[in-house]
Amino acid sequence: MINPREAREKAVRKAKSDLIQDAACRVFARRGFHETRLEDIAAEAGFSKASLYNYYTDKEEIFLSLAVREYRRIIEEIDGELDDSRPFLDNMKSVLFIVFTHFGEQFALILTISNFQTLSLLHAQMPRHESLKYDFEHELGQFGSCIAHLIRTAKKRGEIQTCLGSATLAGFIGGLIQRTLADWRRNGAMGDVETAVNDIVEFITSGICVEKV
Amino acid sequence: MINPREAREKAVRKAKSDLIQDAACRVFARRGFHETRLEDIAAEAGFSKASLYNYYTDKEEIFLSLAVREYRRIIEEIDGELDDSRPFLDNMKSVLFIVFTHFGEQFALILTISNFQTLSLLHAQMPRHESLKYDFEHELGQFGSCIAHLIRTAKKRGEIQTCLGSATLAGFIGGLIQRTLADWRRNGAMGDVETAVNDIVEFITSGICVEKV
Amino acid sequence: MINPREAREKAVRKAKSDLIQDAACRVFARRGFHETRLEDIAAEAGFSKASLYNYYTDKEEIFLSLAVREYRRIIEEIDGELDDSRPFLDNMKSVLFIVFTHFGEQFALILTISNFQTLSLLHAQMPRHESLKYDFEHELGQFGSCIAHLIRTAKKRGEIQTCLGSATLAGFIGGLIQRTLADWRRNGAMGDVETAVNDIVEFITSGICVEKV
Amino acid sequence: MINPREAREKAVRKAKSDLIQDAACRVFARRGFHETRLEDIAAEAGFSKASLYNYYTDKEEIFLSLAVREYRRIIEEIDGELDDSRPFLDNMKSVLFIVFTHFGEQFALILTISNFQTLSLLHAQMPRHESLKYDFEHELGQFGSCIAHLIRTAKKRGEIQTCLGSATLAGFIGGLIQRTLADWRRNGAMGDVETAVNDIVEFITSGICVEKV
DNA sequence: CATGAATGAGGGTTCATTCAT
DNA sequence: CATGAATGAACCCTCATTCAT
Repeated sequence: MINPREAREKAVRKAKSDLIQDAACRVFARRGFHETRLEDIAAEAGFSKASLYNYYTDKEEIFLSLAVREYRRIIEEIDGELDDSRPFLDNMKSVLFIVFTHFGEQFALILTISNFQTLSLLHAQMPRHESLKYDFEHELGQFGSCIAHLIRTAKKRGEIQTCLGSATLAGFIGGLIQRTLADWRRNGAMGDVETAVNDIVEFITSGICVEKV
Repeated sequence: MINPREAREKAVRKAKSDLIQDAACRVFARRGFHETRLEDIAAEAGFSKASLYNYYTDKEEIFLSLAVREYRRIIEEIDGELDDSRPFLDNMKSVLFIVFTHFGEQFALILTISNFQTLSLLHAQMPRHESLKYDFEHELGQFGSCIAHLIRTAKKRGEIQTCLGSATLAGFIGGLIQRTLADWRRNGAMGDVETAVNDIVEFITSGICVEKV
Repeated sequence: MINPREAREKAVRKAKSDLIQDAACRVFARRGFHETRLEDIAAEAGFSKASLYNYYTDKEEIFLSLAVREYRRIIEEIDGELDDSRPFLDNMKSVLFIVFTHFGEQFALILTISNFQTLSLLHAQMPRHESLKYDFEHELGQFGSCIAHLIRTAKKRGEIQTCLGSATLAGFIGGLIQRTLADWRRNGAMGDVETAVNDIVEFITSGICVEKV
Repeated sequence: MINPREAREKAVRKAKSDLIQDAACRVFARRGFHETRLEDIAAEAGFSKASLYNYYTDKEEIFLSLAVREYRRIIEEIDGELDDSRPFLDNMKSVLFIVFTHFGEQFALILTISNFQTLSLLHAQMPRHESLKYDFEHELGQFGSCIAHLIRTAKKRGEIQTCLGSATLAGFIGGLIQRTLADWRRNGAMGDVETAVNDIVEFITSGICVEKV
């Protein structure tokens, strides 16, 4: 990287590569993996279809690398916000806020990614992108671990009490998030983030307070 | 229906039509909507691909009618089990049990359906199956209403206390269900139903018992 | 094959399948493997491009199966003509006559096949059609063996005398054939078969009669 | 050429141009015309794909000019070796030795060229490189003429006796050469040159000595 | 009704060639 | 000149849908 010329070119390349991912983000969020055509992404990014192949080897790579990038970003954002010394609920709210905010109008990408994970990866007859797929699974796992860690810490501190495992709880919270996003997508637009966060927090903290006999 | 001949033919037709849906159920559950080819369904049903068109006008109709059928069945099953005089939790458990049990190994169909709902319906350039789609949305709504009704009743009775709306809560519970199913699909097999039900119930009833200051 | 219905359908299918090979024969002979587009074959056969896939899984299969078919036919034709009791030269002439005659205007197919053999097969990254390729190599080998056998027999009988191996000689004769066909192709039309046969025979029998000192 | 600066630049340009042809020689020999991508040549030559266009107008020109260059070289080499005062067989052996030796490991280029000649040139819809193509055909013809001349001379001297035309014989000898090279390519490596030469000479001189009745 | 076959309409991918720096 | 990038033009192959029997 001593050579400034090379540095600039690398930077430009990276920038374009990112532009493509940004475009892909919008289209994948809108249409899901299968209904997205390379041409849509290209058009959205201002490139020709063939140009995409200068940056990615195929459609799957665009998708996976995008997913990895976004999950990394979210996790980074979360890591920057979390503070074990704060009360559990504050941390939780931060996480939720970030998740609902990070993508902006492309919030639905999470649904596309999640759906991709449970479907397409399984049928890999002639596996490609082994390394990327590993990262993909890893980052998705990291997100869950993040929340699980939060819960575990709170448990230790006696902040919360539950007989459920931390991983299970993290999964449940993920389910609530996805549900919220699914509602938004069905409505065709982002909902109110604050409401979403509060509702989830409210639900998490005490459920529906069943009167135990 | 006076004519017994016609009656028989109708019945046979219905039976075959159902066979196709049964097959479609298995394949859609396994592969999702887009990765399922008509030929897969045909093979699974013991028909030729072309024969499917004697019973359904296109792939989308197979899918939608299947979804409607299954949701109707579930709701019917649930309706048969629910009893407003029973405690809320008992009813809730019944619902969960039915949902997790109804499809058997095809549990993942719910995920496919749910994913279809948030995606494909939106892009209806040249809308088809208006009526079916209406039913589709309706039945999916009904399922939510079912749970919402349960909650509303319990609220009125003072069994549960929460500031969250019944519809919101119903949605959340749906999210927990989907999350559980997604885990199963990722694992490649059904999980233990009892555990699933209990975990969700545990979570619903009291959340994670945050120590309120 | 007891069922006449099935028998007929099989026959029709076989007939169409053959039509495609016939068309492929013409196009491959004209343009070689790489410059032949599926669409050309389809048009030549009176089908749409997609229809070819009802009969063959891909372009390579069309080509290989065609090559196998033609070599089998030629060998069969040769086998029917050869008679070990006849003088070597008569047999040789029969072989040459058949080879130059068999394809008619599609004589150049032999060149396409031969060129394919020495090139494409080698680079099989993700091998397909293993069995067909085996047959392909086998039949091409058979043709050589045929001639080699002829020579070997003549040698034993003392009809011919040469210190060269039969396989080598068979190869050389193959070279003479190909050269003749190449000339024809360059000219854009079949040449005179009788002349071709006589020239080759003349050359084979006594070479150029170098005056040995 | 008075200007030394210009002279140097011309020389450098020529040198690079040759490097590309050298690279092209290796790749075309390995993969044939169609399976060779410009990028392969560029990589082999240490240039970028686009740079090739500074020296040649397109893929076809690279190929044709290479073919012309190599055939010229071979013919020159042969011309330097031939000596009408030597016996025919000695000259013949020299020719064969040169042909089998000239390309070294790239012996298969002859096959690629020969195959190209009989195929691509025909389909010139929008003819390009007229002049080059003329040279191409000319040089290939020259090679044949070379051998034909050898034969003609020997005939006149009474060294050899045959009723076959010199051109025909030259063609046959070309066929024997190609056959040998094809065998080598199929085996994946050069064979023994001496053996090859001797076998061909043996065959040429007296064929297979059919006992004429 | 059942089905084998036919096909139009793409979709992903490749590659020779052009362009801008 | 060198080159990274851009792209038009194909081409192979898939699949939902239609048709003929």
